[in-house]
Amino acid sequence: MNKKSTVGRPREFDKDKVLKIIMNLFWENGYEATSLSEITSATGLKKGSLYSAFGDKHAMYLSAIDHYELNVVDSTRLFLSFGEGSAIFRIKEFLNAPMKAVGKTNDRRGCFLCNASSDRAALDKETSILVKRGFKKLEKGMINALKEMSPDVDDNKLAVKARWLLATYAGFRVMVRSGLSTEELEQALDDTMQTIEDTIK
Amino acid sequence: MNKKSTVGRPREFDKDKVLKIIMNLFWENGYEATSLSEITSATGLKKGSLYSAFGDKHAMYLSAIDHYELNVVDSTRLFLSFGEGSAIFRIKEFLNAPMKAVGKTNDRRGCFLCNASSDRAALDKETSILVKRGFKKLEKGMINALKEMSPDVDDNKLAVKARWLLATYAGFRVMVRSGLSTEELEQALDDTMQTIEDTIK
DNA sequence: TTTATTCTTGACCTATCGGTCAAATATTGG
DNA sequence: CCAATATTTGACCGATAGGTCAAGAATAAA
Repeated sequence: MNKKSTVGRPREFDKDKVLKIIMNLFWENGYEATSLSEITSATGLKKGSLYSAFGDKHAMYLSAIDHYELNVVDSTRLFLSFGEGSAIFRIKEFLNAPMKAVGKTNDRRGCFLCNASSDRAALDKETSILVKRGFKKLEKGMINALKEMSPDVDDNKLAVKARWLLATYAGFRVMVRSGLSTEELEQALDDTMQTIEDTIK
Repeated sequence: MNKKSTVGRPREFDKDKVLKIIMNLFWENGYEATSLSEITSATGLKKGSLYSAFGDKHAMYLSAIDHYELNVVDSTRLFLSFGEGSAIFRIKEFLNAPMKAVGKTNDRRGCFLCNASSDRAALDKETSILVKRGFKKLEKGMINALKEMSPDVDDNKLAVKARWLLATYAGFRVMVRSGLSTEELEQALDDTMQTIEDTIK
């Protein structure tokens, strides 16, 4: 996977670290509001280096989503599927992440997939594909957690339930980003969790 | 409210109709991806006219959200609160709107409040305020509908439930915009509705 | 040491961005 | 008709956008 070119001047930066910086810029500000000059100053690289490493701005954006999928979505899916604690605990952790991020580090960036969906997915097929793929992965993780809670319920029903939990998650992310009170949203989360426990058993 | 200036050359366009066009552009494409030249060509007006009528681009955006609040959010709130049909029917109509819009007119714009939240609310306090205000209005409508279903439950509990239904709504909007299958989302909606009926009574 | 290859750098490009303004035009009140 | 006022128009502005490229620098293979 890693192109280890043996010949020519070696790249002087860590592609992955730089991609992380780029991802954070797009995540925070969105596609159009992130300019090349912001990227160059945040990474300390010149345009030429960026372009030869990642391609144009659009390609950088897609790589950023990819990086998010690889470093955030995948581990979230793993946590939901096989993480420590009971399934219901993991689901709650997942749904609480949007509010927790605010409390801990005042991080209101929301979910990059959700942002990209509002931002570019309707205008740009490639973004749409990546966003959908990310959501599907989260859905898989949620299904696994639900299956652990209710092994006898058939898969289709679990998938349906997973989808609305995911919608709840996405909604929390969006509403947090707007600046709504996390306390109120946490109360809503508690109610959601109670509902899950009441209805799935 | 309407400034009926009696003196000077009269404005040759309907401010409200033009604002609707502007709103649709921002709604569809977001803030940064909507350029002044797109606005001029879509409205048929020159920059000077636009600026003297609405102010700069940022002011236009805020006016667009305002227009959305006045023409979409307010009537949605009214429908939820006092519309025809049972409360559960109205809630279902509301939550189904994201998917219905796709089926009817292939409209995947999503909810302007949700888009604005991902797009600008984290960067721009004025947008944040308008978005929050819009969400609060929808919440009020939802509370009214729930109250009709369960008059004995205390207001605080209803508000909490309203909030997670709103999050579900926002999540559906976001996921629809990403291009996810509306069929799957509609199944999720059915499950959500079933859950509401099971838990609120 | 030479050659081929790749990366870095900074100058440079065009297009478009949001925004301004003076002159022309259309209206009302006197 | 004449002033006062407000809108329309098109030319114009500087800044910045994304993107290119030639020359220099650093490496490996021959």
